[in-house]
Amino acid sequence: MSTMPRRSEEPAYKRIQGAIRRRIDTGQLKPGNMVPSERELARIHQVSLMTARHALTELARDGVVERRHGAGTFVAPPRVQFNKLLGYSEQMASLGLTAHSRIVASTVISREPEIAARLGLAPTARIVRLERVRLAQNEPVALEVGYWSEDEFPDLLQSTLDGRSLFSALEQDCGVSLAYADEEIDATDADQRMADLLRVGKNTPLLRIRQLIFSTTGKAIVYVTGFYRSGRHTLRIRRLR
Amino acid sequence: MSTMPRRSEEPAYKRIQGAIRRRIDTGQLKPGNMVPSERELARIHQVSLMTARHALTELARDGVVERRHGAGTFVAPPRVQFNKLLGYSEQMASLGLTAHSRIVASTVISREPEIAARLGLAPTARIVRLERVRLAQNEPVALEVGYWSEDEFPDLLQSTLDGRSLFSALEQDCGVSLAYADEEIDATDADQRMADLLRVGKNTPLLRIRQLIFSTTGKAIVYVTGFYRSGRHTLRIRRLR
DNA sequence: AAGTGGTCTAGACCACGGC
DNA sequence: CCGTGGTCTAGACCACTTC
Repeated sequence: MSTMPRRSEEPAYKRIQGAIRRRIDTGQLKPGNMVPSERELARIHQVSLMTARHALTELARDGVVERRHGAGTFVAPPRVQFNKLLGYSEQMASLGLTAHSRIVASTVISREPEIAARLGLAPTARIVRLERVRLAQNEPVALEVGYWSEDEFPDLLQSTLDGRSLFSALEQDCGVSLAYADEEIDATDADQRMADLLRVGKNTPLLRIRQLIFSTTGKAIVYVTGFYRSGRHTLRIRRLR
Repeated sequence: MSTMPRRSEEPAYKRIQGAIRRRIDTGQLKPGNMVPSERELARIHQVSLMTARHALTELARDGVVERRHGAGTFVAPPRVQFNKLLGYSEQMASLGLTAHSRIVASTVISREPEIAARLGLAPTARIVRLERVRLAQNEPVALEVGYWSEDEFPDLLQSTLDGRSLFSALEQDCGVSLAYADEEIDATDADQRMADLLRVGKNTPLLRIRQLIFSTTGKAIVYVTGFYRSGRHTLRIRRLR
């Protein structure tokens, strides 16, 4: 038999993975169920053992299945993602809450060297500043200020003003694929302006989260400073040893 | 040629990995340097291409090397661990600071159903409570209260009273291997007692971190509530999309 | 064009798990 | 015992990068 059956098509091991993933997605295979063995997959898909093996090994690396020596390959239990980067709307949705935002201010600034530096821009670069109050169940929970380069994302402001979420506007309209965010978290208290916007007393403790969001290319895209009402917002993270 | 050269020895691909890791550890290979190609490794170690390939593929999965199609395999830049679970002493050491602790109180309690529940213990279980002020450069930065089962770790209190860090006492004396911690973070303000202990004004905002630390077996080991002086302590995390 | 990693074959024996 | 995954061979052609 020759080596590869066809040219420039999807690799065989990916087709096998796709077939298995589909059966998991449709519920045909449930967590704990056994996935066909290497030999069985090789026979079904008409490939060599090494190819079937490669398909399963990669699925195991991605956490889709678990392999048990001598026993078989099984659908992995769904794993909750920890420390996942979510936009505000996504976060609320994951908690089953309805999210709203009220735009407090939107301007273009050009003399904020510290913010420009964080975004990797020239000190006098034109930067869009969008200030929003975040609400859940019509109660204000946070004040968030986002900054990004006007040059690089000229349409982003209009998209968000139209009610699109910042994350979806970036990922779908601007074609940016977000990768991760580095966050600095500490506590402060509300000044008079924040207190009014969040409808709390002055000097109420607030959780401050400053996040710098990066794309898959490692470029800083957006800088966000958020002030969260204590009690209304708890940050949950997992740390690994 | 036969299949495997010898019985019950280290697999060939692991020997190859070991050889490469050693060259990286000793500085003989530095980040960005090219690792021998699959064909070269196969020749050097007298194995088939697939075996050499397996060795490199796994090293890439572990982040030790990076593979670039058509170009070669290269030593990966050292990756900083994010969201790493560290004890207080370890944290300070990683910042180049000297850490001290002052024990405020150490008692055994037995009527704290909420804490017992978090630790997965019976509501009336005997629980050790250790309250400490954490200092850096002789300045108080945090108030931490730790809880654990007296039954399961009867000697842990004495170890920590002797000046051992909680983490090292657990891992070395008690033979527990810690795996991860789930943390809840929010903001509060200091009551009079905290204010006195941390030498700040009353109502100063504090970062509150409640962490439940788990062993590799998935069992809750210690519950820690910490109050951190704002400005003196910033939490840094990375979230992935 | 030369060298690299990516995909693939058609088998082999070994180690482990469950019946 | 049989079936499973784990390790391994001795090659092949393809796709990509670098020159």
